[in-house]
Amino acid sequence: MRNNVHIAKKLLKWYDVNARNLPWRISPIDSQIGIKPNPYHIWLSEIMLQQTTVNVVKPYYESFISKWPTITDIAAAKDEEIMEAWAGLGYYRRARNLIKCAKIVVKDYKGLFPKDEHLLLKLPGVGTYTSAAIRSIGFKKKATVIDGNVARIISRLYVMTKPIALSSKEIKSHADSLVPTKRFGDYAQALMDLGSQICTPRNPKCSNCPINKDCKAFTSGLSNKIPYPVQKKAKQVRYGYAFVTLTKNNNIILERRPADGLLGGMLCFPSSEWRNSQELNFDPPFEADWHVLNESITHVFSHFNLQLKIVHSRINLAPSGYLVMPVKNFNRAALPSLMRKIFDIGVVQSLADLS
DNA sequence: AAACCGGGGAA
DNA sequence: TTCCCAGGTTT
Repeated sequence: MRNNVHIAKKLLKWYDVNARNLPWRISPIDSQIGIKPNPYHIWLSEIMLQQTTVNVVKPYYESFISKWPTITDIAAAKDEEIMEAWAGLGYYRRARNLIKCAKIVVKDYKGLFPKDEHLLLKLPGVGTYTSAAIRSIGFKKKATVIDGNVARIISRLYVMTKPIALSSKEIKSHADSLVPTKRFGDYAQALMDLGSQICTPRNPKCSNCPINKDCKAFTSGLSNKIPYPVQKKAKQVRYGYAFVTLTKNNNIILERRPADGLLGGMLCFPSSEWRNSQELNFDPPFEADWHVLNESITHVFSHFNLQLKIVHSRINLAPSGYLVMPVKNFNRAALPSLMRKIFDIGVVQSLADLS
């Protein structure tokens, strides 16, 4: 394969001028004068950034660093505190793996991330991408970082005529061949910045691209046709009831979902089974004088849409087996977004009925 | 290889 | 609306 060094050089030169300023990032100038990244910061940001956009992550990242300045603090925190701080960010398995990973790093590695790829890959929540990101950005080691940006850039550079998911081996070999001999972290971040600012999924800004002359998609006018999309399955709708209950003392009734599966480990209102059919059995979790509200909420998950009718009741005494929390001072932000919608309708309406 | 797993922002 | 995002894990 022909020497690609000139491509990395152009990217790094572009990055020196166009690097985004991000809370977890060491700027190219600071990096050059020897300021070292904090692998804990890099790990935390990378976990949060999995399938999640930069601007959504920023406030969560700042909040975590402020609450838990070191990985030892994460490992020592209560699980519920971490889950509450993660609420709203989605993909909650990431938070559960974050906790597991922090405990392993503290126990087995004295609180310092290993640099070895093989050891990193054994950590929960750390796969090929995150391992390479920690190694290159966190430790300035050589590693091939391939995320959605890199895959898209490479598929265009070489005009790959199959969807990205079917070209992973080819993308990996090209990506390997493009990695420079130094500035591994800056190079990885340069690719991400190029992907987010120039080589965007739709309408890439090829005229501003520092490597457009090296890009086969650009030189052949195919930039907007690559990468080829994958066929998508139509989303189904699931239906159910969500049960909002206030006790006489204005406590709300919640439960914590099991650790595995959808919204695992999160606080939730009790709900019925979610079925593909609108023919629902009204099957409340406990005895009460239930009122079905006119309102329902809709929510979009990655693989299905959900529509829940909201039901509420007032009871004297909380049934056992549930979490009972004063609605006054309740931190709405502790709920995943779906449950926030239910809270906003069900609890507000229940309180209004009192007056 | 494909499904599962949230939520939001850009176009 | 549609798309897809600094993916990992399980099936």
